[in-house]
Amino acid sequence: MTVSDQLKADKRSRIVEAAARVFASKGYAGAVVADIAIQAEIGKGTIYEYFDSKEDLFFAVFEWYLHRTGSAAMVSIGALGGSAAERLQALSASLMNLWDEIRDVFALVMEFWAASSSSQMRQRFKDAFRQGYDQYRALVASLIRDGMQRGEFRPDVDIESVAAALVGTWDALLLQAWFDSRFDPIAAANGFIDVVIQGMASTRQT
Amino acid sequence: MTVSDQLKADKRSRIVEAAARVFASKGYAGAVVADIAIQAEIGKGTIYEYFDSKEDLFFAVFEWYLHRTGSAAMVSIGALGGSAAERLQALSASLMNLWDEIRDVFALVMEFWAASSSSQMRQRFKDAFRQGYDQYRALVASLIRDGMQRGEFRPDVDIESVAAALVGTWDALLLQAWFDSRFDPIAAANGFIDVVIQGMASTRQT
Amino acid sequence: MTVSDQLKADKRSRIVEAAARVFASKGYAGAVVADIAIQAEIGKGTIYEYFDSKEDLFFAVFEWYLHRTGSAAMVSIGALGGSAAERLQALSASLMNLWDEIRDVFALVMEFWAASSSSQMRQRFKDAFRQGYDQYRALVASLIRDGMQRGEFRPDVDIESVAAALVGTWDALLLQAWFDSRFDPIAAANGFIDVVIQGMASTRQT
Amino acid sequence: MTVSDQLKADKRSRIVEAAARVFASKGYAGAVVADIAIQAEIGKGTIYEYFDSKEDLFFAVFEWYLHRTGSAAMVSIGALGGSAAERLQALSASLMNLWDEIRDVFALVMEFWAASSSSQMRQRFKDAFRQGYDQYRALVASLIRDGMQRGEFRPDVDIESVAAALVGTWDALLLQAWFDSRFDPIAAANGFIDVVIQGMASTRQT
DNA sequence: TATGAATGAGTCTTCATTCAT
DNA sequence: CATGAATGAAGACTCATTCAT
Repeated sequence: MTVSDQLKADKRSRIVEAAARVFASKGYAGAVVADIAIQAEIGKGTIYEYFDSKEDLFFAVFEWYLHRTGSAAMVSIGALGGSAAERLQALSASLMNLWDEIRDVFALVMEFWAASSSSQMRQRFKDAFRQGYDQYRALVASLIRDGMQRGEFRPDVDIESVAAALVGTWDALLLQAWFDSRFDPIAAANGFIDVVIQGMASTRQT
Repeated sequence: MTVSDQLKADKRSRIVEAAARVFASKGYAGAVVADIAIQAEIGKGTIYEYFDSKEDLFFAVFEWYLHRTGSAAMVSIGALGGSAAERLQALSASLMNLWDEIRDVFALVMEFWAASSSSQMRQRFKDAFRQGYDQYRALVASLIRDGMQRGEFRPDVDIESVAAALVGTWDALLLQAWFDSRFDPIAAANGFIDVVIQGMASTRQT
Repeated sequence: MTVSDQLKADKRSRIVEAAARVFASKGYAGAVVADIAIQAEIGKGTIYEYFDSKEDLFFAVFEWYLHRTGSAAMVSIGALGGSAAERLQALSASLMNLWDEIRDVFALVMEFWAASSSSQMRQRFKDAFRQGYDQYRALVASLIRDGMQRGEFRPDVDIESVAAALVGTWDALLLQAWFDSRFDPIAAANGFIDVVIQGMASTRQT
Repeated sequence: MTVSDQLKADKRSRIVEAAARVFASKGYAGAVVADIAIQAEIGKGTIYEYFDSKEDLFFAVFEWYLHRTGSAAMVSIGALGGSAAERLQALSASLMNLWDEIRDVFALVMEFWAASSSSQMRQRFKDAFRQGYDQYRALVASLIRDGMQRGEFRPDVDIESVAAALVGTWDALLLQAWFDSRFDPIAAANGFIDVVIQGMASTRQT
């Protein structure tokens, strides 16, 4: 049982990863299920043993992607000790450091975004994104709030706004990197996070 | 001639605007040329008198969109006097104020992003986006540089990074608004731009 | 307009007749839309300009068949003068005479019957059949009733039963002819209708 | 061995009966082998231990059906004494009385008929049907011939025609009952057989 | 012997594009 | 110029059948 379950799970992820590659390079609509099967080195029909439809598979890729990047990011946060500012910097850095790892599947993110607008899968993705952003913003907000309670940050900072904006900034820097290979999102994030921290800092900061 | 050219241009933009609506609601792949023709109240074949292909039409919609939003944004900048900080705030505000106007075609942006990854139209869109972001960043950078020269902003601010990040932030706040109708991008941008300005400000700012 | 409507109707019936041939020889499930297109000498996609689906086309064939046979049969009845017995004989004969004409599409009838049981198209066909049989039985019943009123037939004959049975008999004789090419439905119908008429006749018949 | 053979036969008929249900409700083409396996509460592969193909299984269902109904009908005949007329009436009644029992698998009959036209299984079914009808007609014919020899029926009755027609009528009355649940095949058969008997009767009948 | 995971041939259907009118 | 009927390439999906366990 366990063995076969293991096999099944293995094959499932083989398919998901193959699909991720194909969706990333051709887009959702451009991807051909048969190609995914070839990439996964299985029969075309087998895909339908694991997923109800192409759309379903795409959503599975979405979840795979969330898990993959989400866990990478989260790890770096829990581990941290220092000041709120340091932790923000660390978070920023670790997110941007994902870039190299993510680069070749970043196209997926745009496909996910697009999927949230094409009426077919709209709600499913839109809901997931909303929830994801909610969590993300909440995480950053709590980091800032923490810094505020420690006296690192000024009390009049609009926490929610800053959290939302920072989350967005990280997303968008990767997007710019996607469009321009000469653009360095890590450097940009570093330079920027310092300004933001400075902007939130209690007056007596140097 | 001029009259007929005028007619031609009119019909062309009728098609583009109809296409924008359809692409926005169905996505590029989901949009059906015949639907666009119906929306534009013309014959299906007529579209091919004005555009070589569906892809071509999509690119025309892209250009139409850039023009539409770009001009709206740019206007607000040129007109401005005041301090660099004020101008940044004004820029931020005017961009976010586009939201209500853009909302119903914002799905297009995600389609454009996605198009920049589907190998078919990839380069065309990718190039356009790179160029667009370059200009955008340059604009913001020049604003900051200006503020630096006036002594408003500290000289050690990493101009390019902040410019890139701000441009990204605005994009991404709209994205979050797209996913969550309760999210207010205007408020978030306002709260955030203040922090950023504060962060760049020469020490003696209050 | 009229010309193009004419063309359209022509093409539609070209398709229906091609479909009738293919459905008759392969059965509904075994028929391939592409084959029908080839038979009709049109492009595969063209079929979908005229019919929403294979099922729809099949139903159109059904209607075509009903019309084709129905009208042939009805004609022979209206024209008749003689006694009720003569008219029954004539009806019987004219129905059976359809056999040669119908023979090569009779397989269709069985497909229609089967369609009335496969849950997919069930109701549509079942309703049509019920209605068709209702009309048929009513027709025969009125013929018998007429004979009864003229005093040709005994008053204690169960009109509805005889009508239903006769209608069924004709159907079933063709069915037997279908299974056995040596079986002569015309002769059988002739021999039988005489017995039935005899059985309904007022006692003083010779 | 005997025990295992018994088991084997049991499982075989479990499959056949499950198949009968599924074929009856979905039609031959619409039936899915996997569904049959589920109905039979066995593994999908097991079916292929007992039957070479779906078609084979379908034919087995056909034989099962013939056996099931055939034996039921035949029984009632052999047992009879009485006059030829009485025996015809009894046969008619017993066939029609099968209706309630058959009703829910009657769809199968239409599938069998249809199968005799789809080129794939055509001959196999067609032959079986021809043979079945031959036997049936012979049975009825012998009944009539018997009555003729006893002097019950007139000598000029066309035995073969009446036999064929009667056999057909019974079939067709069930068909009409299938299409219209309000139609009572038993009543119709009763009313009709009397007329037919009357029609064959020697003149001196009351 | 029984099983069900794997397979790929086979089909319906869609839709961008063409072109005769 | 404008049109929309015709087209066929392309692709998601189904399912009978096989075969390793």
